[in-house]
Amino acid sequence: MLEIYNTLAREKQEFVPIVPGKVGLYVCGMTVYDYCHLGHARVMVVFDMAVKWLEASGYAVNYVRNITDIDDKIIRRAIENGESIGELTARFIEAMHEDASALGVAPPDHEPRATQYVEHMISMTNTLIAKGLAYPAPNGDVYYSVHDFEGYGRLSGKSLEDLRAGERVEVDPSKRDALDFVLWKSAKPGEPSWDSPWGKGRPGWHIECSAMSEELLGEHFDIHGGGQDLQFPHHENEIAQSEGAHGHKFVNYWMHNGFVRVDDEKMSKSLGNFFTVREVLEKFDAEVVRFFILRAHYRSPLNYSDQHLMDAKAALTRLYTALRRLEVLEVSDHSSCDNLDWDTQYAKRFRAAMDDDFNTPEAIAVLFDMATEANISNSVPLSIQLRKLGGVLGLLQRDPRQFLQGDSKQSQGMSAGQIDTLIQQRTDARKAKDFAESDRVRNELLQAGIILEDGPQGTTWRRA
RNA sequence: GGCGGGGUGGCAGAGUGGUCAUGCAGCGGCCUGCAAAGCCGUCCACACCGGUUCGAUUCCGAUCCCCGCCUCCA
Repeated sequence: MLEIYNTLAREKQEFVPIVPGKVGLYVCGMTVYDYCHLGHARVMVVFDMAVKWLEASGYAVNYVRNITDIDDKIIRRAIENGESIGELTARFIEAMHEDASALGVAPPDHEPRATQYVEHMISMTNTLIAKGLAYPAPNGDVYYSVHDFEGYGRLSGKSLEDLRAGERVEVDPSKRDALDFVLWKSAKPGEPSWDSPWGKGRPGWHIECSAMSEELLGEHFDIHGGGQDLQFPHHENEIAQSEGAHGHKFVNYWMHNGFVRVDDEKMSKSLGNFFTVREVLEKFDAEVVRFFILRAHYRSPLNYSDQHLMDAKAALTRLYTALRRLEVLEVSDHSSCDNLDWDTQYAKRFRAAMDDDFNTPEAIAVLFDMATEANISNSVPLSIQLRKLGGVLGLLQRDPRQFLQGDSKQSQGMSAGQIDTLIQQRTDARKAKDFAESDRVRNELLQAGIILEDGPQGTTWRRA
């Protein structure tokens, strides 16, 4: 039985889908004006893991992850770059797909773009006006009237009074209430715009998710996710919009993942302390990055540093080393766990961990216990199960040798051929009991970052 | 200021009212020509002060400190 920590309830709750066997999941994705940083990677990996677990649990998941392809920052960046908005967003959407794919993140079932749903946003805004929850202002903007939506602040645990006390921005005179947020922005000269009942303009940020989730998942669906920083105001405003427009419950379970940090501070664009996914992938294997993310619970903060990535690499190396020992090289299907035996003690522990609010650190600990036993017993079935359970997390699906020896085209050290030649030289020296020469060759390889391991079947190697 | 989340062994990171997290690192051993890998053993914890309890790292209260949201942000 799966339990999910529901931000709305501030506690773990048993997951009960609206329609038995099915899950509707919406996750707020990227605003595409720059490369993904590690924070974005975390959202993608975490919800990819959640989808994989839901599927392994027998649910048919309808996963929607949107793309914001129109907003102030995009407009500004396009002007700075001297390119069109379409060129800019197409470029970064493609980059995002490359990053996601590298990290083993499966594409969502739907990836709607805001610009494709402007009609829906206009009609939803109209509905909100008709219901007295929104109003057009003299400046051509349309605002949501926060005061008129009962329960505003429930998700973020804030009251209107608290919010007012903490106001840090100057009040826009066209708003009736300082906390009202924009549904529709009137176009400034030169900006991209759409026709609407309130003149030319473009949608505000929050309305897109309300409109697109309704189109693709319906007015009421199971799980809505995103980074913790979206809890307020973005998700709070989505609730106000969707529940205001529909007159009933919007989402049953809200999931928020914790931040990636650098030196104990949130990694963010505004602080400028971010690392892009592609920067990190130049230094570290993508599976190591995925492992690093999944090694912490999704709601905990995750501190980034090279040292922590190196630790993650060492840990993942242990798992792959265990797999290599047993020569379990056949590649299994990533998504399928058809012939995974869930009745073993290990699988039960794994399941219990994952059912407990996606406790991946605990699930990974089970993997290590399996590796230890596999190393002792040399049990091939156990090793296969280790690989399959790893596969549920999107890990351990590669040929162990490929992981341990690295991709020859991306490593700038010795080629496999050179290494083999030196190993043969050393083997000959060892046969002749010339250990001085043998150790010299081994040291030469070590200098090149190659570690040798002598085994019953001969000498194998891996990259440090 | 308001609201929320935390402080676990050298590092990372789970968890629990009373014998094990897990990984890396350290130490001792086995194995090895020597290593590496692996195995066995082992050291190092639960911010601080009170309270509840037969017993608290785990529950309650106070204190200190950190982080996040309240503004675009995953």
